[in-house]
Amino acid sequence: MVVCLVGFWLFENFYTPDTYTAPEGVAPKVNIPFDFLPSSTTGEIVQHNYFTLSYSEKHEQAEWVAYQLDRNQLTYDDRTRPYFIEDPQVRTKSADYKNYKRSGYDRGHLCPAGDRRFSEYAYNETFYTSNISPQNREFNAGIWNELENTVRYWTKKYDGVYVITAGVLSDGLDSIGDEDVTVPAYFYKIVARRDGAEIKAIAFLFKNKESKSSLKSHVVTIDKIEQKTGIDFFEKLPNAMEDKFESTVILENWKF
DNA sequence: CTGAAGCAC
DNA sequence: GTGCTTCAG
Repeated sequence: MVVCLVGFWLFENFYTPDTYTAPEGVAPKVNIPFDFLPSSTTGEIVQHNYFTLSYSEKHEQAEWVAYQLDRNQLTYDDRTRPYFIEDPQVRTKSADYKNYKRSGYDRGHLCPAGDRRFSEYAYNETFYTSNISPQNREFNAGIWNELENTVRYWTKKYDGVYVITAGVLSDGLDSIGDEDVTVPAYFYKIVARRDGAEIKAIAFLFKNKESKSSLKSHVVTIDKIEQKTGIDFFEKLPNAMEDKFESTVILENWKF
């Protein structure tokens, strides 16, 4: 019996895929447009087929994940959750999912699996651990989930948005697991859309814990997120345009 | 929707 | 290791 189990384990381990593959062949790269890419403080940018990220090896997670969400990508296909695996495109390998086991924290998606149900590959891709951060259970299932649902609503209403999101990474924070995955104290999300020649954007900042206050009360300027993260968002856009919408909060541009 | 955890194989 | 079921916010 023991021999059988060991043999079974070896067999399975040998054939365990280390990457997700597109069943339909080569999936297209549908990334966030160049104009919307933030700066990278780590220099390690990874482009997946349906999202782009900047990985921080020091903190064993992304400092940002950016993706475009189109109206026609919002489907309700039933998908089976795959296992979280290390991102083969991160040179140093992203964190092993076991760091999170019994840590008390969720493996919180940055690019939500719920936004990527239109294909099996797109869905599976969100389960690379480079797209995962330690999130408080009540935060993830609560106001963070509420914001993700709101982003899907805006996607339908405004015909597509761009999303940039992650935890705020810095020294001195708690960590979990053998690889010391940093537990962010804050999470941010920036949502932008085109409106003719204009860009409209809104930014949110949350503590990594349960919140019972409204989404609106968590709206901040993009400047504020830049101060906390050291990341330059929308650096590829003309300065005049960038300065204008990064320093102000205009709630009227977004229907809640 | 967002997830964890236990158990058989 | 995977597959399946059960459970919670």
